[in-house]
Amino acid sequence: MASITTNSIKYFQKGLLTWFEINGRDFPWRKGKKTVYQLIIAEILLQRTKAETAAKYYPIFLKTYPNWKKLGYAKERELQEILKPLGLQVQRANRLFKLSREMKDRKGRFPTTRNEIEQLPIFGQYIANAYELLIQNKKSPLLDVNMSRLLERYFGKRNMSDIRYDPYLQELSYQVVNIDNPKSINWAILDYAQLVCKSRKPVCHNCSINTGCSYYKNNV
DNA sequence: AATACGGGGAA
DNA sequence: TTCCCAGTATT
Repeated sequence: MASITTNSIKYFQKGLLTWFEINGRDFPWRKGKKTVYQLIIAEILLQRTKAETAAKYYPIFLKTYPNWKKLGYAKERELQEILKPLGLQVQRANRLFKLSREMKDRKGRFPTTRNEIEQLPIFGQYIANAYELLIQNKKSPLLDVNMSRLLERYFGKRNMSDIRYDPYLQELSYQVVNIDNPKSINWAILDYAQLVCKSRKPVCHNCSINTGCSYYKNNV
């Protein structure tokens, strides 16, 4: 198992950022100036959904529902329909509908504290982190299945089954994204996990940081 | 801690 | 056909 030291984390970050400059992916929610609404919708579409699939339906969703006001007019059934190709449409539409109601009551203004944000419908730990990172510019991790896999392969496995309650992954993820440009390192990690450190057949021979990776040392 | 939700796309 | 996906809420 790779020891987790300041130096090993710096090496990990440097390797990923270098790779990211050349190989980083390009998604509609990453480029240009986005409204808070547009960023939140992207994160909702991305839940348990491949980024490419979400990217495909993102423009359609935004064209139909461009802002909180328009979303506020949508019926739950209509949201189900537009979310159908993404899957999880019944639950997702229900929660998004609740959020639209909540935002109507709040006149489009989000709360500012972490605790209040996490109380919003469809806002779990992941989206709350995304909100902090993308909108409040905090050094918060997009700790999803991708980042978890990469961190676990490189630094060692978690203890708990659920990412959100595993203290090891929680602390490690915050350490890893604690740099001046937290968006870059977050996106670098997600892209690397998707393209190189893949869930099924990780491309270890093309991995530029494999010498520090505990999975590589033990398996290849 | 386990489970339901889910269609699309790749292997 | 199977596996996996920028999770969340309920039990």
